[in-house]
Amino acid sequence: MASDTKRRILDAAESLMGDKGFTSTSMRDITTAAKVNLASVNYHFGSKEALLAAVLERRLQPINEMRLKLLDEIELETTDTEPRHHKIVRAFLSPPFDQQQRLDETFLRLLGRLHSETNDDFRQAFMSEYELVFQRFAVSLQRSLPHLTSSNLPWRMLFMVGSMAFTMSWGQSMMKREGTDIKTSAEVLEELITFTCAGLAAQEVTGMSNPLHRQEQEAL
Amino acid sequence: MASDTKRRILDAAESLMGDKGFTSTSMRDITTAAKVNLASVNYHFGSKEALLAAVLERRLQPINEMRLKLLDEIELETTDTEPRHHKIVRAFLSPPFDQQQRLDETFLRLLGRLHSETNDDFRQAFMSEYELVFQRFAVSLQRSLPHLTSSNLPWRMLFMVGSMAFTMSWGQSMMKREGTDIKTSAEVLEELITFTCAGLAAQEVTGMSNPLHRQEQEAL
DNA sequence: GTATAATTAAAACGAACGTTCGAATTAAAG
DNA sequence: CTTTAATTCGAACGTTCGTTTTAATTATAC
Repeated sequence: MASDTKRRILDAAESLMGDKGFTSTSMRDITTAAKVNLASVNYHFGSKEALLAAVLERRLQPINEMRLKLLDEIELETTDTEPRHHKIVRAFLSPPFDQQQRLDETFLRLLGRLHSETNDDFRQAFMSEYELVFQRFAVSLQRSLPHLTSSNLPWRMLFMVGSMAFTMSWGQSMMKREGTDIKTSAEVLEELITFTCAGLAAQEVTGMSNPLHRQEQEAL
Repeated sequence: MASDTKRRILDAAESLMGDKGFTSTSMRDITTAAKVNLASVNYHFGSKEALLAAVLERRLQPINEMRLKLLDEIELETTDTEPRHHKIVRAFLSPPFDQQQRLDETFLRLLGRLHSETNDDFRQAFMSEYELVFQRFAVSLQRSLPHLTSSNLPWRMLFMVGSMAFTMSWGQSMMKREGTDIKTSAEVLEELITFTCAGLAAQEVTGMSNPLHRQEQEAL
């Protein structure tokens, strides 16, 4: 019954930080919700920031492992039943929404929020393990979509992550709206994959109203 | 020289909140950077939250007005030189990146951050004016993309906003990376429009690996 | 059993927070 | 000029924050 305290703290922190954000969640909020003593967070984790790191690692590591495992499997396949980049996108997007991960909605919201965190130290820590995953998927996608260039592929992947993160933040609010037919996260995931695949594979537009094709554009 | 103080406070608040977030930015941070007295924020704006509202309104109102103006113009056009939904998407996405708005990078980061804010009161306030814009663009997009349904259109628009917000948060970091060819926000905007248009217009996928087509899926 | 380590508990620490208040100063109006 | 309103200023308010400390309690080893 020793580290039951640690798990209770992690659960409470994940839930509260997902609701209110990191800085707006106090240690007293967490320890009260977890029904543990205030000092036990510092005893078990060292600091509030270290607690957040622990919350993230518990969830993010299995997700990123699953992503890489799925990508490995795809790259071993010799025959394709559907466009390969569809499979790659699915390998990247599905793990966070996979309920096998016992991933409840509060963590998704926390994750979505963290994706917009711009504190440099924080971004560095959050991205350290993410970077490897991002890089491997970039290589794989580049092979499947040869018309993409090294200058636009990173941006399109950024857009993909943005759509995903936003869905994490807002998905629950959307699903609760009246008149919404899509009610399960699996259905949302399919929509997200459809959207992302089309966006990634898109050919450059050469429409008349594109200002870059009308004049040299000076910009920010 | 009266309300020079107000402007200086707004500028400092916008910059600092964009960097560190709302709760992590103190009134003392703001008043120090703005070189005004600590009490002047409460004197001129009433509270810290009201200050944030003022920061938002100053920027967001012109942006949303521009969006609606551009949409009005599109809907009056009778001939189309490019797919209509391309124009609509451009009308939505371009105003925040338009430097005519004197929109510096710090506000973009703040805006991107706020899009992930899940505090209910906050989300309500932020969305109140946004909702109207969102609704009008939904109607217009539905007309241009009749194969979309009332169940998936809102989700795809969510994905669009997510890509946009994420670009606001991360665009500056991305552009500073070595080896990136895309260096102006106008170019990023074009990439974002290309990606979003393709995603919005995408046909449903019926691939074999789509688990929804293999079995009934139980989900979160 | 006793000794030793690990954990929980209660209380307090100094620092930082948003806000308020009365006096001092500046601007506007007569 | 004098009077009045608007603004700026320094200082303090009470609260909450993350963390630390010391003692009590519980689990583990011998």
